[in-house]
Formats: sequence, C-alpha cells, structure tokens
Amino acid sequence: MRASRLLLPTLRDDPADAVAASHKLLVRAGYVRQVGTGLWSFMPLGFRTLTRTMQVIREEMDAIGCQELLMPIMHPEELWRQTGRNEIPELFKLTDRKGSELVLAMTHEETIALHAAAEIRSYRDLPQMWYQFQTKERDEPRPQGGLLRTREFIMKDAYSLDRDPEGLQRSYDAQAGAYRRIFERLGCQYYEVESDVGMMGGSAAMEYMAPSSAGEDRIALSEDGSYAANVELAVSRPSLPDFGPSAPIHEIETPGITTIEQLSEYVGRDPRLTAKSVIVVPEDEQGGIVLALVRGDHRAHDLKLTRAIGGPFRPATPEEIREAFGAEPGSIGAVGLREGAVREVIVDPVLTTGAYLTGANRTGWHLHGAEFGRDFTGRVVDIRHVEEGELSVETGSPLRIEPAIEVGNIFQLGTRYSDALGAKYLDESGVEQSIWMGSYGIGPARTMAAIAEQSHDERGLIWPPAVAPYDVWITPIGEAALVAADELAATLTAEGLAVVVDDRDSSPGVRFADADLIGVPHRVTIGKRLEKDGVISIKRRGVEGEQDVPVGDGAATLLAAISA
RNA sequence: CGGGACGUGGCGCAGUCUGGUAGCGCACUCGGCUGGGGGCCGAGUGGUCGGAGGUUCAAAUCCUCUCGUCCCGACCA
Repeated sequence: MRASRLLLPTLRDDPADAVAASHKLLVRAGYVRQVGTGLWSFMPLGFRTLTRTMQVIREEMDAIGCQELLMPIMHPEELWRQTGRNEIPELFKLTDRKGSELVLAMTHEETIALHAAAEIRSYRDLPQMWYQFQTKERDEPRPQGGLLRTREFIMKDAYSLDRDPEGLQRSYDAQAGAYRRIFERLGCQYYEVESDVGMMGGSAAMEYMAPSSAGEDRIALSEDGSYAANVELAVSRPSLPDFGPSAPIHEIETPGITTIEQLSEYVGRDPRLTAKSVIVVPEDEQGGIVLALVRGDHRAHDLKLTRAIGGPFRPATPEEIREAFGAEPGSIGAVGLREGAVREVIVDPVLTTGAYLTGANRTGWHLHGAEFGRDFTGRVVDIRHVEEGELSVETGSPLRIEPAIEVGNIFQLGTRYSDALGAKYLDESGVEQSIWMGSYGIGPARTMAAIAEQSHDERGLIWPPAVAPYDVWITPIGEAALVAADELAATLTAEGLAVVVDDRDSSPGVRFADADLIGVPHRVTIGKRLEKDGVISIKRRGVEGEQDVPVGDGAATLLAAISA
C-alpha cells in the first residue's frame, strides 16, 4: 500500500483537551477522532488495530468452542424489566413512533437468557458458550481519557450456559484460560485479580487489569505473586501494635482534639491504638445513621462500606452528628450509645481484638481501653481500605498497590438471569432445572488504549506486532529507492504481511517522524546506500540502532524478525 | 450530580481585563531549491471569534441566557 493513498491525518501537536497518553497519541497518530463526549470514530488506521485486536480475541474464543453470534443493540424495555435492570441509571432509553419503550443494551445477559429459555430444552443441549462483538451503550456519568471510558463501545461479550455449578466452573475456567492467552498474544501486560461482582450480580468474578498510571482502578498485588485483588475487595493483614495488658475503660479529657493525628500526639500513643468513627447516612427510605468503625490509621473503603450498608450513602452533616450522639464531630464513638441513636454500628474486624482509644460521645473527651464485645459491639464486616506494605493474608508477602485499567472481566452469574427469564432444562430424570450462566467481557478498544498506555515513547506509539496496523513501513528516499521499495513490499505482501511504502513527497524527517508516531514495528529505509553499497536499513520500533542488510536479503531478514 | 476550566481558519495558540477594520506558528495550495530525522525561499487559500438575545455610534472583547468540550470527586469493557 502506498502511503500517499492512505488517510494518515497525523498531528504535530498534542490535542489540547487530552491528558492520557493513549488519548494524545491515538489522536495525534490519526487512529481515532472524537464525535462527541465519549463517542469516537475509528479512522482507517485505528480500525485496522481494532480489527486485529478483535481477531485475536475471536480466535481464542473459537478455540474453546465458544460460538459467535450477533444480537441487537436495541431491546424492548420489557426484557430488562424482567431482571429489574431497567432501573440502572446508565441504561439509555428511547421510545419509538408507536410509543413502545426501548432500551439500548449495555450488555446482553437478558438477551442470552431469552434465547436460552426459548432454545434449550434438555441437559443434552448443554453446555453452550456463545459470544459476539457488539456495540454497548452506557450513559456514563463521566466519560474520560479518550478510548479509556466511552459511552459507546464494542465489547466482546461471551456467555456460558451449564446445567450445574460444576459445569459453570468448567466454562469459567475455560474462559479464564482463553483470556490469559488473549492478553498474552496481544502484548498487553495484565494481572488477573479477584473482583467485585458489581451490577452483574453473581458469585465469583475476576478482572483482567492492565497496569497503567492512567488506570482508574487500584489493585493490590503481593510481592510473591500469590495474591492479586481489586482494592474494592482486597484483604490484608495490617501491622499490629503492642496493646499491653487489658484494663478497665476510662474517660480522659482531650480538649479541642478532633482528629486522629491530634489525639495520637496528645496522648502520646500509637495511632494504631485508636478507633476512628465514620458517620454516614444511607440514601434509602429506611432513614437513620450508620456508625462505621475502623482503626485510627486505617481508611474505610467506600465501595466496601456501600456493600456493607446495602446501598449508597453520604457523609453525615455536623448537625446530624450532634443530634444523634450529643457531641461534636471528633469525639464520637460506639461505646455507650443511647438507644436508637444509630441505625447500626459496623465494626471492621481489625477492631475485634485489642483495646482502643475512641470518642466518648462527650465533646472534648475520649475513652481509653475500649474493647469489642465488652464495651462496644456491632456488625463485623470488612470495610477497611487495604494499604501498601500490609501483608498478604495467605502468605504474609507484602502488598503493593498499583493503578490499572480494567480490560476484561469474567463472572459466574449463577441462575439470576435464567430464573428471571425462565431459562430451564430437563435433567436425566425429567426434572426441570435452572440453567447456570456465566458472562465474560473484553473491551477491544479499551484494550487497545491500554496497550498504547503501556507501550509508547516520546516519539509515539510502539505497537506489539499482533495489534500494529501494519507490519512493515518502508521509507524510500529518491526515485531508485521507490522502485526497490515497491519490490520489497510486493515480496512481503505475498508472504501475508501488511506493508506501507511511504511514497509521500515529504522530507525524510517528516516521514520518519510519522512512522515512529504511528508505531509500526518494523521500519525499512531505502536511500543513498542502496546505490552506493547495495544495502537497505532495517529498524525495530522502540529499539536503538539500525541494521544494514544487502537489498537482496531484506525480505528474508524481515520475515525472520517477524516470525521470531 | 457537586466543583473547576475552556470554546477565536484543519491543529496548537495570542487578542478579551482597558470595546475601535481578526492575528501568529503549523498544516494546506502554487513555484523553486533541498533530500537519512518534523529543511529553506517566495507567492497564496481559508475564520458568521460555539449559539441566541441585550448594552453601545461601535462587541471576539461588556451583560444575560444557552449549547458544547475537558479536568477533579461518587460509577464500569
């Protein structure tokens, strides 16, 4: 392919509104263009990389016996009412000319369960695995970072149908294996981590996380590699203070002390010997205040606390705190609460051993030596934010916390969707049973962006070979060089490679800069040295130095490098 | 949803405070030189200053409303 015929809308400057590296580079290199907030076109270059990414995914899905199909984006809202997911705020809704209510699918569990209900009759029909590449629509509160978070995106979504939990586990494991091979082949560095089931519901879930500073998620990883989890549900062993002997609880005066730091300093005790009161108001009809207790040096994790409460919440106002506890914020604790002051006390498990310094519910006073069970109580739920340096529960290996981009996930859904839509089968003894479902997603465009985040330099993108839009970029300098370039391109193309001959009339420097920005793995320069020495230069993107080879060996050298 | 910022040729920006004939760089077109890292010279094309309303002799500039986009906090491939 001649570059002069390609749409290569490269930009010299970073787009002004871009922050993420992948956003800047994919726009600058001419891969994508924005249509609106969270809405992107894939230009020809970008579409090639997207297509190659999807092809790797397709091959690995096919390899585990997952069958490709295609379902519509627009669904009757009634279908979503059956699972209650029509209430999700991210769901786009519309009405047709007859007044029928429709939704734009954000995922396809309902549709799969609908088809399973209609087509699966017997245990002999199971197991099944189906997948598609289909557009998803999500009314995101905040699209972000170019391709990293969009309102419309193509997802590879796969679904498994099994007769029982054991079958589901086998399908889930097969998908996990395929996912590892996919990210491996794509050249996307990733971690497989335990994750929250979120809006999908279900029993088990893992996320495939591409480490990147642009990531919105945080994952906890043990140094020995044995533990990896999203901080949304990560657990750890915190360091323990020396509690000393148990003593009766007693009040101490702490004038003007409102923070853990002040308290710890004032009484001269380790912050790990204090308990912190987090006071929140659940945003539901039930009303009331929740008092959540974590150790003084710890933080409550919002999502963990949301799960513990069973729904969203907001911080309590100082007025609400004064009214419920009869004391100012900063002196609040769980000991000696009056009847009905709070809806519930939630206690982080760390606090169930030892004695703590905590608010006395009397302004300017704290309590020494409060012990769980003796002096205060509450529902024990892990709500603690795991911190860097804490130890893995299993092996005691230290944890580090890294930002990452969620590029894929797998869920064991169970029977939630099949029950809602009546997806059942008859077993060997003629008894009707629920179908066990799993769902498995990958965002190819987000994956592409994650790879761009992980693999670039100051000159531009550096694509892993599997996802590069072209395999070889040839820059001829001069008339004779162009002839040689076309010959080399023809040879390589016949071998199945995608090759660009940059015949544009720009100066060599401009063309080199474009080739580097676009990030094609192998670049060939054909110039003066062809006539002088009969050699051409081959350069690997992202690797220092060039290799001069006789023009006749060019194709063989490239083919060897590419198949290596 | 809360908070902040920005909309001026295709891209990146100045001009706005203090109203007075819309500018710079890049890109693009033509001619010439150049040809292994965004090269040089010359001549050009292209903008209802996001939109609407208002104030004024006069609005990119002041006022009101509105639309759009980005970033920071709660949600997810």
